[in-house]
Amino acid sequence: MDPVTFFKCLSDETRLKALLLIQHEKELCVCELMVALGESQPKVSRHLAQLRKAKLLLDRKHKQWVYYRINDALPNWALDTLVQTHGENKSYFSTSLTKLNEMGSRPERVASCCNIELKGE
Amino acid sequence: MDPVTFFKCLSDETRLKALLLIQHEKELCVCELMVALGESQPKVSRHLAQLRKAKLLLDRKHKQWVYYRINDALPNWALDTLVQTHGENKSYFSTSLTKLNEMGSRPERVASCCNIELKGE
DNA sequence: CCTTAATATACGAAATATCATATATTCGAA
DNA sequence: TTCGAATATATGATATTTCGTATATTAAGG
Repeated sequence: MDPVTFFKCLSDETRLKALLLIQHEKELCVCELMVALGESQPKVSRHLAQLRKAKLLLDRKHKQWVYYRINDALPNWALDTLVQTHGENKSYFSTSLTKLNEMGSRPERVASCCNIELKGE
Repeated sequence: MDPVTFFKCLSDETRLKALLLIQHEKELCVCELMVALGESQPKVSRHLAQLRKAKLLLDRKHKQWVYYRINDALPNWALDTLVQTHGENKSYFSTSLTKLNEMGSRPERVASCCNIELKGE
């Protein structure tokens, strides 16, 4: 993982907030991120595709939704950056988190296999 | 410190390598970075100005040189990112480091006050 | 099949970042 | 003071990124 490529991924507001929200919620689908971020579907999808291509995110399909999660296989320096940035910048994405929690009907999740843990908060 | 602003600073090869080299050497002047990075004077100076403006770097003038160092007052998540990235990506800037060490006459340093420690390696 | 919801991608326009070149500034030494 | 070395900045050209809009894909339900 080239460090510049990694930091380019974090250098856009939409991508960084999406990453921090996913870090916080463990896993989110595109429509949840659209509501949380208040951005259009193509915009959110395009940025997620970029993060997937760079291997920062992994996706899984379940029913009609695509769920994105952080790639645990990232090097330590990259994972640590995400963890630290998430931990010390709660106010940066708190508004998005509120919108997410106010969302009416969020898609239900089903752990597709044993290594997926979900957090309902 | 806005996290996006911080990561934008790290999202360019010249700026990231300059930061990691300064992290490694504690303090470097523009002409040393020019040699290490193999880049033109205006290019290096412009990127350093950007890092100074964003408060990632502080500078001090001594004789005809301007020395840049990491701003210790950065928030923990930012400093940790620099430390981790430096520690786990040595090969990313090792070529630059070699060029720096092969440099003929590097400017001598004088600690201007007690809180500046220098590492000669 | 056909429709719809969720998501992905293509494409040209607009915004932003980067660069090379030229010029300005600063400061010590002669 | 003048000169030269080190550094900074201005400017217009080029490259890259981001975006809105339109369209494609995919899968479930009827």
